[in-house]
Amino acid sequence: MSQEGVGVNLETSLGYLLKEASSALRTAMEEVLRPLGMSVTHYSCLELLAQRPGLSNSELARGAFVTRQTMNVLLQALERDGYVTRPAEAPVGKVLPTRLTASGRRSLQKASAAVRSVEARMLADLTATERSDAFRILQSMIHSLHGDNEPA
Amino acid sequence: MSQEGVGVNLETSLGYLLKEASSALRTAMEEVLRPLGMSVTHYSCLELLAQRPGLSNSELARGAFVTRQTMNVLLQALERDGYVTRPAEAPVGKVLPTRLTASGRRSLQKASAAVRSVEARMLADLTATERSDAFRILQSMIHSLHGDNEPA
DNA sequence: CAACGTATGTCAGAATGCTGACATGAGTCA
DNA sequence: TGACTCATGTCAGCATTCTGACATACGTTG
Repeated sequence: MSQEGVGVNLETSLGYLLKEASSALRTAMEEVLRPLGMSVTHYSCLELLAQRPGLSNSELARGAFVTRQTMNVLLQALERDGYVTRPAEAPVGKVLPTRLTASGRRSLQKASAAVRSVEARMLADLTATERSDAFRILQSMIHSLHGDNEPA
Repeated sequence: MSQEGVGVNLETSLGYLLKEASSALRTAMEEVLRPLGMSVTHYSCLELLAQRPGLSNSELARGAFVTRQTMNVLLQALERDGYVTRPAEAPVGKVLPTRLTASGRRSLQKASAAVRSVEARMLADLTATERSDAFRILQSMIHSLHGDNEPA
């Protein structure tokens, strides 16, 4: 298990570290959500709907960082299992606003508490300053990656 | 778009922001690697081998944050296409040390340059201090998520 | 030495997410 | 009005990754 060697910029790469942190977060979330019979995307969808009722399939997809096709499959399962409802007819255009049912809200409560505890554990050793630094830095990274600063 | 926060407030959640940043990074990497006919995991594997020659399948899997089964599938493809080599017999135990071929090294060069440019873009608006802050903070998050501080 | 726990490589099947494609509805512009 | 562009919902097929399982090899412990 020696990792000596050749320059290893994996050890100093912020990109690699970001991926590692994200992977650790996802694994930790999966661990606490599995006993509740819920996947991370599953949870993300319900959480989005709790905070922004009436989101469409495409909006949910963007919020959960998956394609709208993937979200569509998930929504059909959630609808079949009674966690969300969508009108049979679109009130306007083709957009179907989705809402949580009482069952969905109940199911989300436990999951949300579990996820909050994971996030709290992640931030346990960070000061308030470090947390706000992290917030600002991550936002800058996202902004730059999206190319929002290329004017021409 | 009102966000009444009963659960995890997505607008202020560092977990959500971490996922967003990681997603943006992955998308940006996919964009530059696609013209080279290479996926992110594909690239990760080659980069790991370049920096730590002789890694085993399981070690590569841990380094790329996938299961060893997934990495095994990838390695078989890379071996078939002549990018890596593994001995037919394990020198010791069952561990098969993997190495890049000349072709694999060539293929990696372009990909590595492309990925470096993505990482540079991600960090473009950050000062040196912010970068070292990010490094330390991400490491703390990873450490805490892995539960390395729960002694009992 | 024998038993046990752990780590590895690998095969098979299932779950998950993606790309491609199509039809539909809304907005824009001439 | 008609043509064009764009976003949406959805179906189908494919790719990727995962979980489950098994045999094998090493280290430790009795």
